[in-house]
Amino acid sequence: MAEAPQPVRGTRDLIGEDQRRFAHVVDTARAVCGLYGFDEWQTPVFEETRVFSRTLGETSDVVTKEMYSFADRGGDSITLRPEGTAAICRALVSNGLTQSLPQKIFYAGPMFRYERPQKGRYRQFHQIGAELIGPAEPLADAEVIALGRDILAALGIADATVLELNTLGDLESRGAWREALIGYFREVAEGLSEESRARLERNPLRILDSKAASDQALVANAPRIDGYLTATAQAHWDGVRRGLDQFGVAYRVNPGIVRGLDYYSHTAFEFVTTSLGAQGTVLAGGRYDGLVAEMGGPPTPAIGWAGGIERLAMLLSSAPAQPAPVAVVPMGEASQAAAIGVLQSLRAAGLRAEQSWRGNLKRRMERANRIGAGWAVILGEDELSRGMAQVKRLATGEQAELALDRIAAYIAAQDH
RNA sequence: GCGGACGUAGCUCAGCUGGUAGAGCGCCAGGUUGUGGUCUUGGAUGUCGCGGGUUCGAGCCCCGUCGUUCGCCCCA
Repeated sequence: MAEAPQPVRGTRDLIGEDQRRFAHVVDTARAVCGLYGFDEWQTPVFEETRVFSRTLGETSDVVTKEMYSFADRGGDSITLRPEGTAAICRALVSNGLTQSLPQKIFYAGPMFRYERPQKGRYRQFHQIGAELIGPAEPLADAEVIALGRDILAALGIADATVLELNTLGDLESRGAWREALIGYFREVAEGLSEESRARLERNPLRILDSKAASDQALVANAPRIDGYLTATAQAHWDGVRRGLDQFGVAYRVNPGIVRGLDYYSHTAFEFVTTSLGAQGTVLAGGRYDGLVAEMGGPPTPAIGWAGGIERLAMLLSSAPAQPAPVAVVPMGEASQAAAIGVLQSLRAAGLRAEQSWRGNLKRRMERANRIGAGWAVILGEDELSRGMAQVKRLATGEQAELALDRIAAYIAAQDH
């Protein structure tokens, strides 16, 4: 035997139960987004590299070491998208839709990051996402967060997650706060972990969500954004929290939520769980008022989030069961034609129906059992000569003889 | 990029202080040539991840390598 190929590191096949869970997450999210008036977009899985390098922040890890970038045959630098929002903004601008706001967008699809895989983290992973582009009102933030909450609720996992909320302020607030943080952490730098000392130069906000125990005490006494909010930033922050109360969304303010991508301002939030090891963030986002302009469009406020489908699927207690099929069991060549007629009549009636291709009656019944069939339709020559067949309910073993053209209606009626 | 754990049958795993592989499940066939799920009898399946080393002898010890997994970083 030739050596069998394995899937590339960090990728995996979705088969059976895995695929049903995955599809259930996407289907549920799509349906709930529809209720909120969001329309689905599809954008390419790869883009010009600058779509991401320009917008995610030159120092972010996603850009500096995680992008799948390559030169195509024409020499252009292409990148497999590491996230969805930048691509959506590019599509908005490319299609001239900045003229017709607001846009309410749902998307789902694969994303790619070159990372070390671990629980709930893959190199090809999948996200659902929602973006509301146009409104600057704090109520828009609240509605988009409520949408996320409703999807988690529809999946039955809202109770397994907590919404953590923070504000990063507007540019002015954030700049002043950042300076204060740098000043403070420089004073106490000896006490910081090695990693946080590196962050001090690169991305000081990230020190706030450090997991290192030695940093926790220092972080607790660090300057808080509250003291640096401008009047407009404060008003937005107040408005978001009021809106969440009106939507009935519970949250916990967490000053440590800073988000990893540079384009966020004002609202930042994460739905987190404790049951997925180190990868607790399940659905997260924030406001990104500067991103559309960076993509070459007019200044346009926007807010959105992305959710990890693999992580959401892992939280599901089970995938929705598929309906039990009807197994059609012909006995010999003579009954094959009749079997096809019965199969098609079952399918026309909306029933899942299959037949097996080979084997004696016993073998075919075993197969019917193995595929989880609820019914078997057995086509024997004696009955066929009278235009009849045996219809067996496999759970109970009850069996009845029915006319061929009545079978589909009979089973459809019994199934509910 | 860094650290820990683990790689034995299709799956889950056992395998003693080194003596050239085992169970359960699944699969195949029979008991039952027109009836599955239970029961019962029998059967097949392995380059023990890969390469090297030590040894009379390696699944077991040593080195390397690849892969998986958990964590760090980062993120969904």
